[in-house]
Amino acid sequence: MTVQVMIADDSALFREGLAVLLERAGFTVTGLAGDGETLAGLVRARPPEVAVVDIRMPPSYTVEGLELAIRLRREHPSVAVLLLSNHVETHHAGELFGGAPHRTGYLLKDRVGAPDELADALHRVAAGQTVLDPTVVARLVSRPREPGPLDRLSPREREVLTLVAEGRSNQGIADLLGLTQKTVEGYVRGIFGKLGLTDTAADNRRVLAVLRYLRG
Amino acid sequence: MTVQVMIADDSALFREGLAVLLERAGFTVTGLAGDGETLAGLVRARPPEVAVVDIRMPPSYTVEGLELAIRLRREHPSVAVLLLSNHVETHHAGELFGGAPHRTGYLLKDRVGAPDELADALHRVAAGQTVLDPTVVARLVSRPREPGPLDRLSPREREVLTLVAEGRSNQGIADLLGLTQKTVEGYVRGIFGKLGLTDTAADNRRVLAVLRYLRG
DNA sequence: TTTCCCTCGAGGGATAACCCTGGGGTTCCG
DNA sequence: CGGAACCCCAGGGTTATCCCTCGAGGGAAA
Repeated sequence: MTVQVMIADDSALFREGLAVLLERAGFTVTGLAGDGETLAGLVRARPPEVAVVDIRMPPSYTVEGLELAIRLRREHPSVAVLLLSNHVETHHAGELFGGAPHRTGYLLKDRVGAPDELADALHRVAAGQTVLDPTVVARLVSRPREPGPLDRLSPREREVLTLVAEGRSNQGIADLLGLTQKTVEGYVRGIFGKLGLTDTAADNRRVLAVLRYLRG
Repeated sequence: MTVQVMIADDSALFREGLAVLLERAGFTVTGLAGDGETLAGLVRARPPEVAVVDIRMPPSYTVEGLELAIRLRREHPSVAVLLLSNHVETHHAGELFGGAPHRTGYLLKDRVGAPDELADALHRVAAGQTVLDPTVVARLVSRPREPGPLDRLSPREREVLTLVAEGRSNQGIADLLGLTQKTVEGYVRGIFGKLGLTDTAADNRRVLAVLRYLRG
């Protein structure tokens, strides 16, 4: 008997192409969706054995697919989920693979060399295994990543830094947060210190802090 | 008789999926390639009627496909070229559509709602027409884009701004450019003026200028 | 409890970053 | 020959951004 599979991907072209490829590989495609909400409805109506889920989808175009995967895992534990993304999204990925990694997979579109590889991965997750791209594994095991200077900031300091990075003045930040300009100055000084920005005549620490913040 | 088509796309999954979709739509897929160079070789050996080319491909992952399209247009004028990209790359696109836009197309993967739309577009470019996504058209006609505030900067001002955006102080910039700190101040003031950054107590103009610069 | 960090504020001071005006020079264009 | 723009500099001023130190209050951990 064939394995039933559903697909969620915002690109109609990719979605349809994938459907045909999987049918050729012996799967039965029982549902196609362009966003997470639609797929959730399809799954609820007729749960397939495995769902292929893209991560970046409408409406948020950020980590919608990851949230959908977590939700499917909770509401329909029998449905295997294979995430298929362009990039590695480690941020919320740990949440998904931390608890029960069974029947779950995460592959990168660019690193799937042939349709057969995907078909094989689908069979494996449907059978209960966990399928991870080596790149994803590397990112997951290296988490929690060694704390960068930005992680050493206190919550309030981080809040101030985001406003600094929006181009606010110290006074403007004070008004927004209901603080004194003096207090904001203190936070800014603390931020510089924790970011390792020593006082030099050649550069502007405020801009440097903004750059560090923007670069992650 | 069926239309012969070749496909270049770095994603094997997308490439293969597209191939089966097109074959279902009545095309004959005579070649698949994962990068531009490979496709150029295939085209040289057995020129198809139309080539579907992704823009971001190895090895540069920038505008390889655009360069390939221009090259195909020159070396094999009889081969229609349909660019299929994720984003609009206006920068070198004008070069392609400026001269002879016949047998050329540019569609966005996300905006192709159904495989039939792509099939239709392929038939049209193979017939000599030009097929452009409305979004692409809008970008092309608005080029040269109305000069943004950044374009009004003088060369020297732009030079100063890039150094400001690297976190340099006025003195540091003066040292690097062999100027006086006073002169740099003058440029910075000019930059603020041209960027329309008026003096307000709520924000830091230097950071705002950096943000504008970074956002292109 | 002691200790530490976070939060918030203050006084007092240094200086970098800004404003203004004015002046030199060049090039290019009408 | 004017303008007009760019490039470069200077004097003299205001203020925001930084420095230092000191302190109060709270919560969390040792």
